[in-house]
Amino acid sequence: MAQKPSIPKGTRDFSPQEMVRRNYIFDTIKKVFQRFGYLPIETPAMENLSTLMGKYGDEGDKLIFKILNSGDFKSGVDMNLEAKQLTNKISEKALKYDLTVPFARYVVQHQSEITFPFKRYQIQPVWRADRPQKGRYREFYQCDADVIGSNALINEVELTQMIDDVFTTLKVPVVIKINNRKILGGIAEVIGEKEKIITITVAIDKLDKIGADGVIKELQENGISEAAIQKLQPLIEFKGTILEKVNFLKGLLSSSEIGVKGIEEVEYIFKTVEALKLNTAEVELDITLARGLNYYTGAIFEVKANVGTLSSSICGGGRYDDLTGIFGLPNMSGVGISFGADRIYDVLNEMNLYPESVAASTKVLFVTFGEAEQNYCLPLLAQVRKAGINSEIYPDAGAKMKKQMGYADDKKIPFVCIVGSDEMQSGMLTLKNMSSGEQEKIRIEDIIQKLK
RNA sequence: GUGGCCAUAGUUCAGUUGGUUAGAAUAUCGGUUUGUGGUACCGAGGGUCGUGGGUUCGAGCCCCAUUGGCCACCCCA
Repeated sequence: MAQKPSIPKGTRDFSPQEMVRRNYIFDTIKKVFQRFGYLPIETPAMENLSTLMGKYGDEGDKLIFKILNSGDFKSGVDMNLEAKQLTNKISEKALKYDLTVPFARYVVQHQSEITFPFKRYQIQPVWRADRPQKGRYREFYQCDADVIGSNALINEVELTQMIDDVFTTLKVPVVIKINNRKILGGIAEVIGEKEKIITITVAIDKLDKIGADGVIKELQENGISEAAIQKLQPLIEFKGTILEKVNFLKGLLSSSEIGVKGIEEVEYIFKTVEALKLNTAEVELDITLARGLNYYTGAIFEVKANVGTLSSSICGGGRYDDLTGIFGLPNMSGVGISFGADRIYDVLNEMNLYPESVAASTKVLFVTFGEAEQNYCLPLLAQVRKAGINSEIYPDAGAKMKKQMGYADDKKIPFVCIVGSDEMQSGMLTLKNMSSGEQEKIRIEDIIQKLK
């Protein structure tokens, strides 16, 4: 037997049923993006390697899928070079790792054509050479909405509303966790470890996984002073409402200019969101939230489903004050969010949250007994289709009824129109409702009326 | 990059202390039923047991290697 064909690790095929469900998610997200005034763009699957390298940290660089140069890629190259240097010699393109960096590149490249603030959305696959596991794929879709060229916090508020709108429509209960990089900076400053902000935030981020003791241990191991840890401790253990947290932080960070700024921002966002009222999503101020530290400078968002077994985030985002600076366009502030369509799909699947209408496509199947009947049906079929009704005819003339009915049953087609010699003579077609089993003699015009 | 678990039909799995033609369910196709699907009954096809090596008279089962999958860490959508 020949080797069974397969696809690369961490990638998936999607069946018709899966595609219908995925499109439902994409459509929902797209509609919300458009409702808030975001317009679509697309960028290539591959970027120049130099565009991507160094934007996601050392870990990220390793996870970028590099594309081997075409032709004799080893010509004139010293193959004994270190892996990292060799990569740059034999690869100059790579699959995109996210949508934000290509977007930044797009903005810089097309800056003279763009009116700012620029609100764009982008729904495309990205690739990461990660080791796959639950909710983690090597090829997956991100659905990004970003606004660039505006410092206003109203953007953060609107993004929160968009998250709420999407998950309300999809009927997924979620909690939106919000933090601010400036608060994290303020904390590091206040405890006298300003330089080690990344170490500190990465450790605090693990709080709900390894507990307060674990966090303290990790801080010690990473050379954070005892004095600093002691100052940090009440903060780690603080519990309360958003307002209580804000007030607590105000006291704690009063000596840090950046910290105070961060609290002000967060306070504005929460107060405005609360005044406007969300539909179903919960919001939470989570100072342990530390993500995308390589470029976020202000607000940080993360969304988790309140149902199901998937513990990783299904949406994330934040503000970056200078993402385009690295491509030569400084002082361009942006804020955005990214929905993980594949993880959302997993949650909806697990919870069985698809509306009925997501299943059916074809409304009616013409069932015939031979070529004469088929020929009779073809103009009727055209008529039905012209009326905008999804319909099909069983293509093989003379196939057994059992076969044709089974086809309709399998495709969950709600109606079949049976045409034999009687029907051809009288023009009264037999329309059968597949779920109730009832059938009636009816004219084609009435079928169209009924199914429209 | 580190660690754990697993690998038998398209799919989900059984397979006794190692023993002769590797089973079931489900799916597919056909029949009972040539103008009526979902149910029922009958039948068929489909496997060099992930791959390579070793131990043994004999390996789906034991040993080694390798590849792939799932899960956790790291990181992230």
